[in-house]
Amino acid sequence: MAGFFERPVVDVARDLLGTLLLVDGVGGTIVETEAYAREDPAAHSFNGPTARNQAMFGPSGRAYVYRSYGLHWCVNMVCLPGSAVLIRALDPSQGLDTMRARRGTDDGRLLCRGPGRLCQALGITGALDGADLDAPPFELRPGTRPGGIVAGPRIGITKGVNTEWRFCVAASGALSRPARHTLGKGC
DNA sequence: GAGGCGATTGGCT
DNA sequence: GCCAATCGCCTCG
Repeated sequence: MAGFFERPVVDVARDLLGTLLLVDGVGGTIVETEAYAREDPAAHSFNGPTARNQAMFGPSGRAYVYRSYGLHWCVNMVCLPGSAVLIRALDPSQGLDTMRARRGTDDGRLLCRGPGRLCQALGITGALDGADLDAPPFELRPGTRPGGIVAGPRIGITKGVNTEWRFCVAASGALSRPARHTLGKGC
């Protein structure tokens, strides 16, 4: 995976779809991502380095984990300095029993649907902020790029709402929210 | 040192 | 569909 993250964050976000993401052998295939760039009012890095976002300015290929709304964890993959890809949903495939136990539900569709849910299912917390994605407990296994990739506006933000930097596999039943806009030819 | 707010989720109407 | 939960971080005084 060397060099994979040292590219424009939008390209990385799209190319991560179809990649298998595991933490201690538990996880699934990435089906939804969002890109956050350095000069991006919606990004945590917009106002420069702070205590929370320092991982975004560190080496590429690391995790940036932050707490959302005081109760949920969300995981990003750091690209070039100040840019990162938010992982919003997985199609769960490995360690289903572990994920069901952590999530406290038997509903397989809700295990990894949404950034907070997938972190709970995979056991991702602030302890993994800054961790190398190419070393245990993380494992990234590139797959073939799935068909039917769709781009649309990012979710849950108040700035940068017109930038269509959310990417998802339209046909997936594991999306946090339905896909809306279609991407042009070549994707 | 205090106040406001957020890249969300789950439960209730 | 609406709204509360919940707290670390950031900004301002």
